Amino acid sequence: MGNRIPMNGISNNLITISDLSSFDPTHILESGQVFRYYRTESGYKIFSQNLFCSLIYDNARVIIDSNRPEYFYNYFDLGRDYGSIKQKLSVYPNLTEAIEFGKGIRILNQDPAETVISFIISANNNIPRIKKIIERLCVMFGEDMGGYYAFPTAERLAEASIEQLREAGTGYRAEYIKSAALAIKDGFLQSLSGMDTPTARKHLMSQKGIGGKVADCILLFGYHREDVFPTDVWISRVYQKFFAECETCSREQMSKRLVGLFGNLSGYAQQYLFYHIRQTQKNTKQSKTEEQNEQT
DNA sequence: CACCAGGTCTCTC
DNA sequence: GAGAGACATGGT
Repeated sequence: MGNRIPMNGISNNLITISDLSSFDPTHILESGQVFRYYRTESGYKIFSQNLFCSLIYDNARVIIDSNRPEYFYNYFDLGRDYGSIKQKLSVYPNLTEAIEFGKGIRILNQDPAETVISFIISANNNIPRIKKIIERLCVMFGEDMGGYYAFPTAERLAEASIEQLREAGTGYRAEYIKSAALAIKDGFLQSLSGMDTPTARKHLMSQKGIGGKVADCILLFGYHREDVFPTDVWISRVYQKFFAECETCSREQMSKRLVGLFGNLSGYAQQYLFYHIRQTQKNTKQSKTEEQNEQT
């Protein structure tokens, strides 16, 4: 029993998702893989490249409304059976809680160039600020689509001056963005799809501002490479807790061992674990500050 | 005013 | 290669 969403669920620019067992907009969007989304009264609005869609909660269903339904069918990875993925991952006891917590997660198929720029910005940064910076880049350099701005093309970003890029709040990452945009414009990403994952990873890491973790995010979210395990501070904590207490392990080592363990399920395992730890930690932080506020 | 944020770069041993 | 520091910026 799978839970792929059939293509025939599309009509009149609407994709209707009736089986929500592996589709939860909040799980998908708040799992740190994407930055251009906004809450609305009825759901979410999500932007990708020069397109957007609306997610609308409709009783026990979710409707995706866009003028490019076939694009967003692929964007939301609707052809994939996440029930089967979760079943395979359920053999790992350390994952069961995280999978239950984020059961509606899916890995989006995002534009590669957009993920390159977005995750260069993500390094040593926090998610609210990442979102703001990307938003400013869209306003400053993205095409005016009439009511919203597209994500800037690599060509346009390559033309931008370092000063302009800094005005968007990118800080020291401005030169990384410019250099990456120039490389993409010159075909840096074209050879990538033919490479195996380790080669593609090294290729990405040849760009300034792209280390192992950012490269893994690009491969997972932009190319749907499943055999990567982006390892940041949060995953590092999970690793210490669930897999091995190792004070001297580098994140690079952890990532390698986790890919060795999870293989082609690595990307999925990572998302469930990341969403779980980050949301629960966020809540404890909130309740702590709330306690402090009550006391004062 | 320190410290932190989905790390990465550079310099040194 | 492994280990320290620096790094723009904005929020607490």
